[in-house]
Amino acid sequence: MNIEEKSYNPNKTEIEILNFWERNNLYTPEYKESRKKTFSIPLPPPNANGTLHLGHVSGYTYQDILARYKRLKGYKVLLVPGKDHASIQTEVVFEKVLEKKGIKKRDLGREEFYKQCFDFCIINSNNIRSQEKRIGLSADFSREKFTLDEDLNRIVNETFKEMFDQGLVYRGKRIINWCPKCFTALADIDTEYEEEESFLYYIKYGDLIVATTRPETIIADTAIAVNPRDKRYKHLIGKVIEFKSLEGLKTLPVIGDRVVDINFGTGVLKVTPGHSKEDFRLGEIHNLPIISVIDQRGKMTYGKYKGLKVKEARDLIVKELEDLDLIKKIEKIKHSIQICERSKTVIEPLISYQWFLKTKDMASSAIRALEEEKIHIHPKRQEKNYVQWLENLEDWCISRQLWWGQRIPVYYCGGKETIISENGDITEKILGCGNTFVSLDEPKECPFCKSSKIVQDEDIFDTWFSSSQWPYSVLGGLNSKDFKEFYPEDVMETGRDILFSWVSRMVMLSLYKTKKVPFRDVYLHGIVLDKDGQKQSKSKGNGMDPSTFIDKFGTDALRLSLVSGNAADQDLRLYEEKVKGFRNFINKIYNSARYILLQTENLSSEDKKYIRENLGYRVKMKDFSIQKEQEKHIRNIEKLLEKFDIGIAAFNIQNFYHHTYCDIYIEKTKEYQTLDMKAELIYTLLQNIIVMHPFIPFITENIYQTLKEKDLITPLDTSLMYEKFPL
RNA sequence: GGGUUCGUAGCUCAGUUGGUUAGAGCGCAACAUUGACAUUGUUGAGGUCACUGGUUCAAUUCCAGCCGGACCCACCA
Repeated sequence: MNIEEKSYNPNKTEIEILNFWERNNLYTPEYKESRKKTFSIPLPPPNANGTLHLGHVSGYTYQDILARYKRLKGYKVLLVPGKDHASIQTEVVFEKVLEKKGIKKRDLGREEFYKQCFDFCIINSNNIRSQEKRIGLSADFSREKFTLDEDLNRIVNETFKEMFDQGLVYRGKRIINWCPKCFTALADIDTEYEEEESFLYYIKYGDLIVATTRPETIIADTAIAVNPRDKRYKHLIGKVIEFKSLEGLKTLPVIGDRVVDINFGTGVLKVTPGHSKEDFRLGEIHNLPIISVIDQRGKMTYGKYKGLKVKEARDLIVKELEDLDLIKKIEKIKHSIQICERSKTVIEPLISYQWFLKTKDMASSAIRALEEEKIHIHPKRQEKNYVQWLENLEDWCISRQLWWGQRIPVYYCGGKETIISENGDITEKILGCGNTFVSLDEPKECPFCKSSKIVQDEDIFDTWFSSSQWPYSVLGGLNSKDFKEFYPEDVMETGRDILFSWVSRMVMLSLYKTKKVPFRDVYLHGIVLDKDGQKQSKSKGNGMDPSTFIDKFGTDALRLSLVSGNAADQDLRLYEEKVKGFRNFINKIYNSARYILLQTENLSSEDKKYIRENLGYRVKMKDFSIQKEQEKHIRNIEKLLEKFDIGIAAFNIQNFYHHTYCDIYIEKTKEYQTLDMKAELIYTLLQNIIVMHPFIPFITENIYQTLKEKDLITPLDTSLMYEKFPL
């Protein structure tokens, strides 16, 4: 720092310090190769399809605070960075990029699309990386991974092969959320609900009246369901009813199940296992046949309706039912429909062949790991959510009908074909010798019949299947040097919104693959909201760019704004005035250091030597003890960080430095103009910048370098990063 | 329907196993200040700690209920 300058200029200084850190290679654990105790965090990889937002910066700040703290405590620290290919999200984003150039995905073809999308992600990753560096994230960028790197693909495929060999994955007929526009199966998490005005049709099934919003699926009914506690219909359970229908006389069995809501409609439900998730489940329990009448384009496949869109068919069928006098009444209702999160298209629940992972045993291992306290979640109350989610977990559909991702390494001898029988039942037939096999390298022939005619599965893995293997894949797999040294890792720090979709799956897959938990502590942070407490979103236009805050107020100020005073798990509002307040605090630190340096400016080299050799608490004040206050403060920060009260710790360093150290202590020292007092000022300043360094690395490093230049301290290392946290 | 969370000063939020006078920042008012800090200091105003009960010598804190806001999961025929 230049003590001629009366106020702090964060931008200029921060860039200089970043260059200094990078030049000296301080982020890599090898910098202190001999350290024994390790501390590592697999950094949640941001999606390589955009830029960093404040949520990322908030996460990175927590991670970096822990890393820098542990370095000061003598640990060998590794933060491993990465980027996620984010399969469906990126595919949609990149399709839009292509669209602007007038190019369609299918025109490019699978291979070329993949190649261009890869390049697109590399460009984004480079941008993201420079943003990550700019916020002072002390990650070892030489170890950075992308989830579609060759070695990571290999690890993912190996995992799948193990699962396949052990019979943990299977290709099954399941009902899935199908998006007719994106042409893919979607996880529940990739869908959302929307209120829609619609009609409820009361249709006669003989003497029974069924209320439905989807009359077009009547032809795929395979049962009628009622609640066994419903006195009106109880006696019908187990019977078969015969009634006049669209297709003439029809018979359907009546089943009893408690999911049927007695108070909805007439209390009678038509069961269509081929086109409704709940009905599919009923079909499984009651062993009902499955009939499909809608295809993947969202068009009818049945009889004379063939080729019609669902809504067109609905109108036609309603008209026919009316003509047959089968409709009792039509009611207007509001109900919510499931839509694709990306394309906003109405989801069509369809039967399809997908790859599934049996999760039951993995889920119970993941629960056990928590119960045996091998994993701790902060805040603790989230543990309940974790357990509950795992307890109710169903088999995981890990295949997606997309191009952007790892292609499933399954091969069919001679290919396969899907057969829809006359009654709409879907089956699949493997051609050739009828065998399916998994191969890590591209196979030349079928291992069973030696035929060279083999076809790879078209599908790719669900993006979470690869990201759930992040804790060990990011280290380079089970045989790598880093894995041996750093696994299990120490902390997973991530948004509380992905506790289920990501954290619990990482635990499951890591336990499966490595027999160990991936990390010991999970810290969950909340969401960064705007000034009015609204979630940032593109559609609302209230998104905030981290770089505007950094340019205006500096990184240290932004880092504090994102964590200070915030308890784990809690959402946080961010706005300019807040960041400005922290900028003022950073300037206060600058000026207090400047004041102390001014006190020592004209000292002789002997006096400076005296100061260097006599750092410590040297002056007894009448009514105040900085030693007592300072030691209490340091212990408190230590305690808070050890139990992951990071936001409270950040709040306390500010409170202490500003109101105890500056307002009380420094003011009092003005009465004691001795060399011992100066030595004590230097000493207490050094202690404070060490303690504050994890939170605000730039200003503290800046002061440290100045103390070094002025020969006022005997440094332990090139950088403040490797000083010792005071005992 | 199941679960989580919040309600404390005008605003944004803390309050660490129950314990004197409930705190900070911003804002507001007054005073000081050629000061290390046009980005500072001191002082002050402002709170029935959402509401109602209970446990206790003692409740913002624990329990039950209730009102109001946010969120997650499941379901919506």
